[in-house]
Formats: sequence, C-alpha cells, structure tokens
Amino acid sequence: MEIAAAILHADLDAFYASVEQLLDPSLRGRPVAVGGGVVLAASYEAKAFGVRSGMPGRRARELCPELVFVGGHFREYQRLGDAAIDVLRDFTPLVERISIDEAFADVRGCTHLFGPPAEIAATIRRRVRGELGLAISIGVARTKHLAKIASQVAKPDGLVVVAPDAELDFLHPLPVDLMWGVGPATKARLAELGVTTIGQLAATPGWSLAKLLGPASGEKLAALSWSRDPREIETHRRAQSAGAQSALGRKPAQTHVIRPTLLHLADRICTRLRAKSRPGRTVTVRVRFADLSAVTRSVTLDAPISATLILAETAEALARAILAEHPAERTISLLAISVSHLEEAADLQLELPLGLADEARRPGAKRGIARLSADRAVDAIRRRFGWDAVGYAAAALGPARAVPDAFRELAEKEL
DNA sequence: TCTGGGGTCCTAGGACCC
DNA sequence: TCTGGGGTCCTAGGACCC
Repeated sequence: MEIAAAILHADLDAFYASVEQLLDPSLRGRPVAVGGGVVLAASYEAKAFGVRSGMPGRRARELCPELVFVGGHFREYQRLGDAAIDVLRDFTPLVERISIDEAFADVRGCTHLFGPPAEIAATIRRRVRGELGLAISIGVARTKHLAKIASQVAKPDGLVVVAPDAELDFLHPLPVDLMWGVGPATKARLAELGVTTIGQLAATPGWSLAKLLGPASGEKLAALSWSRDPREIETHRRAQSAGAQSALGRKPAQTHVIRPTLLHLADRICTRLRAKSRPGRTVTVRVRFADLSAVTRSVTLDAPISATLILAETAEALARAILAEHPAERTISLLAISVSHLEEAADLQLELPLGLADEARRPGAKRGIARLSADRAVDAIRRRFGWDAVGYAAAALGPARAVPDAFRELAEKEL
C-alpha cells in the first residue's frame, strides 16, 4: 500500500510583524520591526534590507533608515497564534505545536472527511487568511522533516506538496542548511568536505559523517538526507527544563548586580515550576563576560526544588564559583539560570526533609518548608492582584530591561 | 555590529557500580 | 593484583531551533 504524503507543517509568515501590519494598515508594505533596543521580529520588507531578529535596533536603523519600530501587541500574538493552530485542530487532534506560530499536523485519519491532504492544506490557508487576515505557508509530505522543508520552500504565503515518489528529486538539489539540525557550524564543516547540497550529503559515506559530527548526529543527518525520518507527531510534549536569562549590557561582577538579578530570574522560574508542580533537581548557571565568552556551572541536588530563595541561593553559589575561577573577568554581560531534571511532584514539599549531612548539596534546605509556604502566599496574591503586587523588588534591577516580560512569556514552553 | 530569550539534543570525560 | 567490559549518572561545553 502506498504511504500517503499526509504530514502538514504550517508556519505563519513573519508572524509578529504581520500582526502589526494587520492591526495598523498604514504599516502594510513598509519595513516594520517589533522591538526597540533590539529587533524581536522583522517584516519581509525589513528582512529585504538585512534586518534580522536579535539585531541591535541601532544597527537595524543603519541598514534600513525607513524602518518603523513598533512596541508589540503581545496579547494579540498569543490570541492569533492560538487561533491559527485551532484551525488545524478543526481537521485533526494530531497536532504538534512547535512554537507560537508553527505546528505539525497528521491528517492521515481525516482525508475521508475533508479530502486529500493538499486540499486540506489549501482550505487551512484560505481559512487563516479569511478569518484571521494572516498568511500561513504549508508544506505537505510523508515525513515531518520533508514537510518542514517544504513549508520553508513555500514561503512566503505558499503551499508545497512533496509526493512520495518525488522526495529525493525534491530534496537532493537543496542546500544542506535547509535541513533540520544543520546550522552555520555544521554547514561550514560540511563545506570542507565539498558538501553543499543535500544530495552531496546523501552521497557521503556514513563513517565520514560520523567522524565529522559524532555517531548520533552523523546517523541522523544521513537518514534525513535519504528522507528516512521515523518521528511521529507528538501531541503532548512536556518541557525538560525551565530557565530565564537577562542580558546586562556591561556590569561589574559584584554582589549588588548579581544578587538581585539572580533573585529575579529565580522568581520567574520558580513561579512557573510551582504553578505546574514541577520542581527540578539540577540547577545550571551561565555567566557571560564582556567579550561574550560564557561559562556554565551546574549542580544536581538530592531532591527537587521550587522555592525561589533556595534556587536564588544555589544559583548565587554557582555564580560565585565561576567568578572565583575567572578572577581576571571584572565585567559580565549576561546571567542565566536553568532548572532541569524536572519531576512530577504529586504536590507539595519535596523540598524536604534534609538528609543527614549533605547540607553542601542542599544549600538552605532546612528552611525549605517556610520558604515554600511564603512563595505560595506570594503566588496567591499575584494571582489576584497581578505580578507586581508583591515579590522580590524587581525595581532593583533598574529601568532598562531589554525585553518585556510579555514577550518572554510567548516563548515559554508548557511545563 | 560587539547579538535577546525561550528551549532541545549531543558529546566527551570521569565517577561509580556490577 | 591486574585486567576488561557494560551501564548509568553527572558535568561542561557546544550546536541548533524558534
């Protein structure tokens, strides 16, 4: 039996910027960037000038003097992104959401209701355009990898269907960096072997790729280049970690900078962990210095934590250890905390009790119950009166946090 | 030009156990 | 005492994705 091309990859075009052009018709056809100090998203008109997300606003204005900066309607992004994904869900429950503006769908089981996959894709595009006013590109193929590449080829505002008997003809002429997992570094290493297309990659011996990229990565890449992709749609993926970071510009590596910053990051992370009852055992801290080089240090605790002050103290100890090992570095440009090894807490108080003599691995754990209770009180007040009603003085961080919290939340994965 | 913030996965070495 | 092998966990770093 023929295996159908029935995996869809749907991707909203230049999503944030397109929403801004939807909300304000005077922006249509003009180069638009969401953000200010840093570009969070750019319209196609802006991308044509070389404007990219993550770019400093000053640089973007140099490249494109006409560029219009808008602050961003983050609630609208969430609403419209959800609405677009819901259109997919009208056809099948087998939807795997990748981010706010992108999802896979498996329509194998619903063609008897809605017609062939290509027709379903066309209907989805028409509905998203008609009901939401947004362009969404879709790739249709037998595998996730191929569907994803097809949607990239389809952009902007297009539909590309890859028939099962035409997969390699479609795939092999394309540049390697269109493949999932091939970024700038891998692209450069492959270029040293003379490999620039997916077809050339497919023709490269497996041992050669394994030597270049490691056994697992080499094997995966080889399989994908021959369109062997075993991945199924996963409708409910849970997060493996939760983190937060803050770029600081250039700040002295001193307690009055480090402590309030780490406390704020810990507050953001632990609020999420407690809300979903997912405490974590491993704490990783990253310190980036003025030259943008970065060092990480982590510790795995005997029991999972979700109390803000315990995370903050653990993180501070790790940050101090990093700085002690790099005494020449007096200036830092970023601090980050990540919590992994997330567990499913039935509910409360896994912060306790402290084992016999392992205080060193459980900094502050003796005060765990009291702290978790205080946190839960703060959580409750915030639920009623808002985030800023109570908590650990974020004002101490100073005025200019580069990225609004509303924007950060859009990127948070469901715990 | 001196680059934001949320994540995932892989690698390699060492510790430790059987 | 010396030797080999497999498995798991931890840590640090890196590449990649949106």
